[in-house]
This record gives sequence, structure tokens and C-alpha cells, in this order.
Amino acid sequence: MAHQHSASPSAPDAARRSERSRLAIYDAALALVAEVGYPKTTIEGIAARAGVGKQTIYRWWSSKADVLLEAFLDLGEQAARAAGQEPHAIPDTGDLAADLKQVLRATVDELHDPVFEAPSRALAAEGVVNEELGRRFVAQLLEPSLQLYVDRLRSARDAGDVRADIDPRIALELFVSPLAQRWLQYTGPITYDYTDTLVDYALYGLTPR
Amino acid sequence: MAHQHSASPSAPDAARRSERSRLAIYDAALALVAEVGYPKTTIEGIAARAGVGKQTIYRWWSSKADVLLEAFLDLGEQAARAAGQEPHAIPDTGDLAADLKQVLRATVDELHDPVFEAPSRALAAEGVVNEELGRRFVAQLLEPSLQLYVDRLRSARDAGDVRADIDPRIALELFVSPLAQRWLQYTGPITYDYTDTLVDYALYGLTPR
Amino acid sequence: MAHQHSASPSAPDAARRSERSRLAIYDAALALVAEVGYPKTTIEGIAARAGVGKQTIYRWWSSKADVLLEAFLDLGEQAARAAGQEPHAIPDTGDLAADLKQVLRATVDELHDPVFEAPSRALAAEGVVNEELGRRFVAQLLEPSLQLYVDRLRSARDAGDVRADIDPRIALELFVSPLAQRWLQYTGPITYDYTDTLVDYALYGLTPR
Amino acid sequence: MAHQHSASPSAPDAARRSERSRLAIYDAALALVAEVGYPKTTIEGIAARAGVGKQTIYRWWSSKADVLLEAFLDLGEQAARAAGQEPHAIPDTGDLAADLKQVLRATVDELHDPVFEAPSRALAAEGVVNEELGRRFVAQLLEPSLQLYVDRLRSARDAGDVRADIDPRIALELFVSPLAQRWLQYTGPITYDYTDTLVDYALYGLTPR
DNA sequence: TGATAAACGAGACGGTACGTCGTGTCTTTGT
DNA sequence: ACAAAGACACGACGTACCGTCTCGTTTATCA
Repeated sequence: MAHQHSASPSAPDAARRSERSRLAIYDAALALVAEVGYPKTTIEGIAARAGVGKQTIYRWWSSKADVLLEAFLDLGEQAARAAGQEPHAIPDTGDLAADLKQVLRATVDELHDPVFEAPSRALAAEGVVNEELGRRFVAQLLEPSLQLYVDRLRSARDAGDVRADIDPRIALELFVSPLAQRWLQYTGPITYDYTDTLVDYALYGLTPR
Repeated sequence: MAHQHSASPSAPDAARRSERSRLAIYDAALALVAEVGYPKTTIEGIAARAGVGKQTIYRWWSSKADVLLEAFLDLGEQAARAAGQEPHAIPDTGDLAADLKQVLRATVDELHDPVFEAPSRALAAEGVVNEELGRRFVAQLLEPSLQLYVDRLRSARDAGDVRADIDPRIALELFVSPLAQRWLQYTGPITYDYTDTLVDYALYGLTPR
Repeated sequence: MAHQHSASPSAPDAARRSERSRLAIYDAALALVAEVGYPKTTIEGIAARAGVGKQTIYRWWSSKADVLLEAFLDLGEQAARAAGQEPHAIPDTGDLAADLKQVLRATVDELHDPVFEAPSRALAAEGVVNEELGRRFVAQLLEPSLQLYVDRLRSARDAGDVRADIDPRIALELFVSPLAQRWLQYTGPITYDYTDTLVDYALYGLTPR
Repeated sequence: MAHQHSASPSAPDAARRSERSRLAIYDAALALVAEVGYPKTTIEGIAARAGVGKQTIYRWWSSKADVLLEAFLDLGEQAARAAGQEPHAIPDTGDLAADLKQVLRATVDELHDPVFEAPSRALAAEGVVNEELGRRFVAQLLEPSLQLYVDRLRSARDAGDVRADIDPRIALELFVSPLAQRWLQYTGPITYDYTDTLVDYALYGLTPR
């Protein structure tokens, strides 16, 4: 019987929100980032392309980056829904090295996919300089993926394939972060060989056995 | 026998360039980025603060990022000149792990130094989305530092502390990239413990010995 | 039956135009021309003084001269509205010479009025070198005034005070143009004596009777 | 034995002035005004076209209008020198009306000559708004021509063709000023018929005889 | 099933910054 | 010492977007 009173004064009523506009804005934002790049993507441009008033964007989002982050999350959800169910849990064949190499090779492919590249680069860049957005980017996009590595490493630890005293959240960075840095900062080529090597180095260490 | 190269169309005459203006622009750019942040730093603002005409900036640099990159490089050179000689070669005490931990701890300190943080974050962010600038950022700032790790790892290999078949350029990423990613993307806290752990994991591997 | 004419590419919607801004721009333009002169009057200065964005000027006018012309026309309309009704038809007492002398003396006064002098000089100057504007200046400001002389001369012709074969549109130039030239080009002093003389010379000719 | 000390401090030494540059500047100024119009003619443009440093212009002239005025005067002198001797005294056949009509027809032709039109329009326009230049324009260009009419009218007065009490300096304006105004302000077409009519009206008056 | 109030498209508005052009001064480098 | 060349501080240009603010016009609950 409780009425739905809105907290902040004059907050927009989400129930009356136009779904059609929301989706058109996502499409326009992603298309523009891909076509003209993030810096030349403007709120006005998104509104025009989506056939939407500027105010409709300002009403529901706080910034260009905000729009793009939601658009990109939505894109990911669509892709997941299309693909079937679980996004892509890491396989567990019992061979940790092989499993990791396989997943990283898939990541290499994804990093080369232009559909994902433009928006995720844009969001990453914005996040570097805008901590608030950066943390949301990490929490909503990055961390869930990393958690899959944590799970797989924990399973490996239980199987005795990884030392018991290893912190999996740190361990995963040994092969994920180098790939991330090469992609973000153009510090080196991104190939299957490279990620395979990372896994080997990380699992067996640099020192002689 | 004279070789007067490439007079590109109406290139300015560097010999007549005002040193005073160049330095004032560096100062203004760094100060503004530190004070108001990179996105709110404008060419107009830099010019005003430096007591310089806008055209003097446009004559010598092609963009805000370009100015900042040079300013930051100059800052590094000044710092190096002030510090004495060699920037900071990695020590070689014979104990590879200890040496790496020491250097990474110094890096942790640097990453927390606000003087370096604002401009280098700004440049990194710009580089993520602007490949041309990103590559220059890497070539002029990052790679020289990474080369020091390559040298130290090669020395360790000669001493038998590192496996002979290890590629040092890749190996260094095992402890450098995780730190870089945590800093760039706020994926985790940056502490001495963390970097110490990275070195241990990287050198001895994740699997039981 | 509706006739919605010519939607030129992205023409602004005049119905939503800000009256307040329009008037503030007129005021600012006239004030600046009077205070600092036409060449030092800038669009930027007008916008600042009117408390208006530059784009609001560029949206509705095509040039500084265009703004000033409209402002001056508006000023004239205001003055007319304030004065009562008819702008200033030429009196018709039956004595043509006296009537013309009286009107020209009033014109002499007007030419010395600093409120009118600055903008009308500016517009005249611009019109000399910019035919399009010049023609509008004439059509909207000059010609209506000249028409009054045509009317008075026609009345005089009907009364037999002027030869029947005289073209009044040319005839009026005999006393109007000399005054205009002295004013525009500083070719001589502008006094009641002078205009009285012009009327006498024009009406009775230079040759002996 | 007196040395040639210059009066004002650091006034340029006219004796060492480059004749070649002076003429190149005249040519460039006239050409640019004809080609791109007065407002788009710039000091920089003149200097570049003349193959001259900007300072060379600023050293000898005080403004763009100043350059053009001198250039135009020089052009007139050249034309006069080419034509022979006297610029163009008004003929004196004894028939005042015919003589005036002839001269005014020649003026009509001149006003249609594009070589003279662009610069003289530019100078007239500048003079309207810049009194100092306007007076020089009149004194150096206009008044000498008008003086010829004064002379012819005086001669007519002596011959009894013009009333003795007529002031020739004012009288000439009856036919000269209307032509000037039509040309300057586009207030009407400029034809032989028109100037012929002006002479008739002016000489014999508008009232019945 | 209307009434009514919110979200909507459209876009004008006051601003800020853009990157360019021209000004008039100053300095450098030949003559 | 004048001249060509052109860098400089400055100021205005005309444009692009920003984020805010009306305007009618849908549209989607509720009386």
C-alpha cells in the first residue's frame, strides 16, 4: 500500500521512460564511437543520430562516458543473451596451463574485434583520468571477468596444481595485466605466442628449477 | 655537400624560437593539469597562464597532448639533471629478487607523487585512445625505463639466476604490468607488499616446486 | 490553402526568438558604435555588452553591418513611435522654397545629432564598399525620406510652382545630394545658410533670368 | 656644412628609402583592392605580394588606407603623365551647358572604369568613417577636380552666362554632388541622360521662367 | 475514456574553447 | 641603416558543443 515517493526532488519517473529512445541512444553512441572516435563523439551528435532531444540524454545520464558505459554493458548483455547462457567460464580440463592459454587466446581475438575495441578503449581511457568512472568500469566490466580466473585458480589450488599460499587475485594479474598493458598502451604485439609464453612464465617462474 | 633537408610548407624557423616562451608553456601546462585536471586544461588557458599568444603554441605543437608530452619529458630531464647523472639504473647486488623489490617500491612511491601523477595519467589516457601519441608516450617515456629491467634480467641470466630461455622483455611484464594496470585502472591497491608479492610470484612461479 | 514557404537549410525558428536578446543587441550595437566607433565595434563586443552568446548574433544576422542596420532602423521606428505619428512629411504652406528650406534646416540639425551620426555614417561607409548592404541602406532608410520630396515637388508642380517637365526624383537631388556629399565626405561646412542657398540655386537656376 | 639631423626620434631616413619597394607596394595594394576588395586587403597581403617585409610598410605608412591613398595618387599622376599634360581642364567653348555636359559624360565613363572604381570607392568609404583620411582624400583628390568647375563657372560669370551673385563653389555641387551620391550610395543609375538633365535643371532652375 | 502530467523532439539560449587570421612590435640576418 | 623575413603578444573571427531552458506534442497512467 506504500506509495512510491521519489527521493530526490524532480527525479525523472523511470516508469514512463521511453525504451525506444534508450535503445536508439545506445546504438547511436556505439556507432559514433566506432565511426568517428570517442573524442569526436558528442552528446549533440548522439541525440541527432538517435532522433532524440538532447534533454532526453541529460535526463538519464550524467555524461558522455556514462552513456557509453551503459551502452557497452547493454551490448555485452545482448551478446551474452545471444550466445546462450554463461558468458564464458574458464574451462577446467585439469590442465591449468592449457585452460589458461585457451582463454587468453580467446581474449586476444576479442581485443582485435573492432566492435569491442572502440568503446572499450574509450571507456578505459576515460577511466584512467576519471576515477569515479574508472571504478565503475572495473566493477561492472573487468572484475566479473577476473573473478573467473580467481575461480579457476582456486580449483587448481585444490587440485594441487598451484601452491597453497598463492593469492589468486594477484596471481591472475601475472598473465592478464601484461596483455592488458600491451593492448592499452601499445607496448608490444598481441599474439597467441605471447599469451602462451605469459602463462608458462607465470606458472613456472623465471628462475631455474 | 650541404644538406638542407625538407622545408615542409611554411615550417617555422626553430632557430628563432623563443626559449622563454617554450619554458613558460611547459610550466603552465604542468601546473594547469595538476590544478584543474587534464580535461579542463585548455590551450587557451595554457597560453594565458604562460603569458603567450595562442599562435605560439599552435606554431610549435599540434595538440594539447603534444604540449603536455614535451613538458613532461622536459620535466623528467630536469629532474634527472638535478638528481645527478644516470636516471636510476636498477641496482645489481646479486640478489635479483631484492633488487627488483627495491626498484618497484621506488616506483610505488613515484606513482603516489602528485607531481608525476597528474600529467602521466593524462598522457596515458590520451595514448589509449590516440595511437600515435600512445606510441610516442611509450617510446619516449616507458620503453627507456623498461629497458633497465631488460638489462638487469640479462645480467641475472648470465649469473644463472634466471633460466636461459627466458625472454627478458616479456619477463619484466610479469611484475611491471600488474602494477601498471592497478595504477591505470584502479583495479587494486598499490603497496610494497603487493609489489614484493609480484616479484616472488614471477620469479618462482605459481606451481609447486 | 496554407502557404508555408521556403524552409532554407536549418533556418532558425523565428517564433522562438528571444525578444529580450534582440533588443539588448540593438542597444549594445548602437552604444558601441557611438562610444568606440564602427571599426572598433566587434561582434564579440556587442555580444558581451548585450549579455548574449555570440551565436545568438550569428544565428540572426550575417554581419556586423547587418546588425547595425537593423538596430538603426529599429531606432528610427522607436523615434517615430515616440514622436507621435507621421515621421515628418514635408510641410506644404504653398511656399515651396520656404518649405524646402525648413526641412533641410531640420536635416542639418539631424546630421549634427551624435546619436544619429555615428551609426548612419558607419552604415553609409559600409554601403559604399558593400553594394548589397548599400542597396538595403538606401531602400530602407534613404529612399523613404526622398519620397517625401518627390511628393512635395509633385504638389508644387500641380500648383504651377515647378515646371511641368521636371522629374521630381532627379530634381530633389539638386539640393539633397550636395548636403549629403558635404556630410559624407567633409567637402564643406554644413549650415542653414548653405542649405538655404542650395534651395535658391536649385529652384531658380544659375543663369540670369 | 650643416648635418642633416632628423627632427623626431628614430624617424626613418627618407633618403635611403627603397624606390623599388615603394612602387611594388603601390602595385600590390592596387591589385589586391581590385582583386579581393578593400576589406580583405591586408597589410600582410600587400607585403607578401610586393615581396617586402611588413616593417617596410609600417615604417613609411600609418595604415592600410594611407598606403592605398598614396598608391592611388601615384596612379593618377602616372595616368596624367601618360596622357600628356593638364589633367583635364574643362573646355570653354562659350556654351556652358554643352561644356559641362561633356565633362560630366567623361566622369560617367570614369566612374564605370574598374581600374579606378575599386580603390576610389575604398578610399571614399574609409573617409566617411575616418575624418582625417577623408579630409586628405578630399584635399588631394577631390578638391583639385572641383576647382576646375569653379574656374569654368567663373569664366561663365564673366561672360554673363551665370548670375553674378552665384557662388561657384556651391553652384558646382548642383550637378556634381547628385552624380557623386548616385555612385557612392547606389541611389540611382548613372547615365549620360542623367547628367545632361542635371546640367539643365541646375542652370535653368526648377521653377517656370 | 478522458484528463492530466510527465517525458519527449526540437532547438534557442548564455557560455567556453576551438583553431585561424591579421595587427603592430621586435629581433635576427644579410647586405 | 634599411631591408626581407618572420616570431611574438594580442585580439577578433566564425564554428562547435556544452548544459539549461522553454516550447508544443505525444503518450501512458489514473480519476
